[in-house]
Amino acid sequence: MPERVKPSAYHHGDLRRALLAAAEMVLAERGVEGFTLRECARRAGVSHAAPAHHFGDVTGLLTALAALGFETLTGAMREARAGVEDPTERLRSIGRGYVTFARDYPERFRLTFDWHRLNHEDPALRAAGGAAFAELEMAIRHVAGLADEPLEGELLADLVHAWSLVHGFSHLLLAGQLDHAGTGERVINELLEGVIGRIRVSARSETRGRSKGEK
Amino acid sequence: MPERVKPSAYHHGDLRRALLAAAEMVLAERGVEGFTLRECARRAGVSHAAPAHHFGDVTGLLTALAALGFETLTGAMREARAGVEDPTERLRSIGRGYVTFARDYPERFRLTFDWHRLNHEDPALRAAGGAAFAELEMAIRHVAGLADEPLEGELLADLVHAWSLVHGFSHLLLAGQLDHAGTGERVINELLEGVIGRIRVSARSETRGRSKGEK
DNA sequence: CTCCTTTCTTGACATTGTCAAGATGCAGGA
DNA sequence: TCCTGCATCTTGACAATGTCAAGAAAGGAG
Repeated sequence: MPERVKPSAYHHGDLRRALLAAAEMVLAERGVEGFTLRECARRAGVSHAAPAHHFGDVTGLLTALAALGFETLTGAMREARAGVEDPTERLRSIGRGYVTFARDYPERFRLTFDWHRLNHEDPALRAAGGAAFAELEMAIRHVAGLADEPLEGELLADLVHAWSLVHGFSHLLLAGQLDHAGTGERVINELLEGVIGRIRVSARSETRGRSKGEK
Repeated sequence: MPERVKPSAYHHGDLRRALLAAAEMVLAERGVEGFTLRECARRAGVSHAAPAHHFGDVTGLLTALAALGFETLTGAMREARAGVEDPTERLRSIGRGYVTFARDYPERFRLTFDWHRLNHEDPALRAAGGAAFAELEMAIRHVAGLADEPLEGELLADLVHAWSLVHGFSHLLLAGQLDHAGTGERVINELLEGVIGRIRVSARSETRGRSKGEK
């Protein structure tokens, strides 16, 4: 059990960060189901009631953790699309980044979409979730050549299609539903490429459609 | 609080079924997160330790509940495809049935895919899950005209694509991610049709491909 | 009728989340 | 430098939970 880094029992100095670090460990090891506030407090070296000052309750801590999870997701998508110029390939790279995040941090992935446990009014969660969503939205708009139109109609349909695909694939993978006899990493990667390869955007700006005849 | 239907406190007679019925209510009202064994026992009118004899522990009860959930899912898919002859339309109808199940029974849906809480060795869960999976598999094979080939390659890719789509859509819907200002039932239905409309099967039997020229 | 098995009840224990009271430390102002 | 108010923690308590053990009661077979 790690010792308290500061001698002051009544003023840690950076307890919020220490609790978040402990919380990430507990989440990674035990999943959302096994996550407890007291275990986080133990690992941070404080009493069971100390987290309340910083997070309110267990929902507050999980919400903060989910915001961090969204930030990691955004980072994974940005890293995946780095250096990719073709709009459709960029969108597909972002899709791969999404699934990579789910595979690399399965418990974070599950937490970020565990609707019932989180406080959706939380500004940090909203901002982080919005940023992740914006990555996907910008990529779709880039392919469609529709930077300013409202997100509706075919554009929205394209986004929901792409998001459903990568989200569904991630979720089925984590739920063990893609595991079959002989299903190894290679088969999973092939299945992923099969799914990513079907990401399409049908919405188009009229200018792009006419001048290039890309119909 | 319902009274015990039989006077014998030490022999209910049909406690397993009564506990499952109570469990369905608790799950529907409180979700997986708020589900407790003691609350199920209370509603069934027995002591807190009575469920142990029938289910072992809370995982056992949730596993039995998940098996029922898969049965409901299978029923929803079968009902959705009833009377639909065209293979591709039948597959799409099954996809709609999948999403309908998620919308009608959100907590059951979430439970059936809550990997960490369930006992995957349970024969009833395996059978029920297998039957649900078989509905999707048979529909894909029907479109492809591939009744006997091993489930691999393009056939498997088609299945994973279709499943990822409907599963991802369901999950995003339940996670509140498709909720935006003005997003009502009609928009959700349009988005669903947009997703369902993109379900395609590219695997084909050679006989079908050649004799009919359906490429 | 007896005995064994099944099916429950009661009680206990450890752990959890949350709340309240109070102790301690920090920082700002006089 | 001292005082005061606020922030930040500790300690303790309570209710609820899951699980286990011991034992009571009911059913069924011989």
